[in-house]
Amino acid sequence: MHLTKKGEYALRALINLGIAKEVGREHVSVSELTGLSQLPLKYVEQILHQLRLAGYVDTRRGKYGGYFLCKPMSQIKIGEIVRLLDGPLAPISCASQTAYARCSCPDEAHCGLRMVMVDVRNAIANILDRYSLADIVEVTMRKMRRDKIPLPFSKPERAAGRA
Amino acid sequence: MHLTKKGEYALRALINLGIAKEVGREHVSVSELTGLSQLPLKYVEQILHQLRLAGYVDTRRGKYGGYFLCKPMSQIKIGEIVRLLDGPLAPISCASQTAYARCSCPDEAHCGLRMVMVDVRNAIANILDRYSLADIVEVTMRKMRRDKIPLPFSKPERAAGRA
DNA sequence: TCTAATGTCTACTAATTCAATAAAGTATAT
DNA sequence: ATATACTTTATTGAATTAGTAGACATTAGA
Repeated sequence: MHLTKKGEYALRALINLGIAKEVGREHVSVSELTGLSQLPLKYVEQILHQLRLAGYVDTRRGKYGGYFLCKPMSQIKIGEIVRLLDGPLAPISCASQTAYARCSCPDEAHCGLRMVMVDVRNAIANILDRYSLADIVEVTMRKMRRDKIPLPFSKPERAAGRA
Repeated sequence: MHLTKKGEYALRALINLGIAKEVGREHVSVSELTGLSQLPLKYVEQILHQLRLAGYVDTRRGKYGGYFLCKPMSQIKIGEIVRLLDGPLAPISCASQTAYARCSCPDEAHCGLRMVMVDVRNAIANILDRYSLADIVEVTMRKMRRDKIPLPFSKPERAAGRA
């Protein structure tokens, strides 16, 4: 029942990009994104690349470039991201809705294991397909404000005031 | 969010041992247990060994020997088994109740990812720690009877009537 | 125009986990 | 005795996970 680092890093990156957007930052470099939690830069880069191909983020290249969300946060469901990076939500293939495949039991209709795992997959999907990135970003920012934690990305990378 | 073959085989074996017990079979050999679904015998043997060390099953050795449940089915929760064979239920270590460990975020109290994953872990645990082997065996057997599917292990291995 | 910062893309690899196999040994019913 | 079955430890092959490396393209600003 495990989320891989890949899925984890993807979600962390998206959440941070979401906060950045809310705070008015146009885009964020990978190094800034990974710096907060000391994540492996090149690995996260790969993951962001994948998110870009899937249409969740886009980039601006060159100096002072970076990544940014290119889809409304409310339309990015956590479940989609987990499926994209880590595969189906169901613990066992025969319980998957989006990637069904037979498994080893001889008779699915009378398989107790499948029955339980279908329940589990539905419970997971009910959470992950309901929560959107917008929900998470909102709650996170609210908590940070309440506890007076400074929001990340608050000050633009290049002393924006000037000019 | 994946259950490994190890966890899967363990649960299948326990469910089958549960049915066997209900049907009056004293014990079942590994080959009989794996035969139903063509599972790898030696691998399942290892898993049963582990279940034995953990006190869920016991064995009778020698000819006509085999495995049997040595704990009331109602006291075997599915969650315990999954944890034993596959590790914590939580998708991410910082969301685990039984095996908590810090993860990469700098501030857990304000981590959106953790928040979601705690929900997911609770949803999973609510199912797997509530269902017992007895529940699953009961439902499975009821369905099989309803649909007139012959129950496995119905006839004892050696023509028991004699003697 | 030059340079530093940044994303792009492909290839490679190290580590870990998963899934299984092998084999020599022990116990027991008949 | 002997066939059947569990016991135990070692080994291995395959897949997945998690990352590294490096050459290249693009852009901002001095």
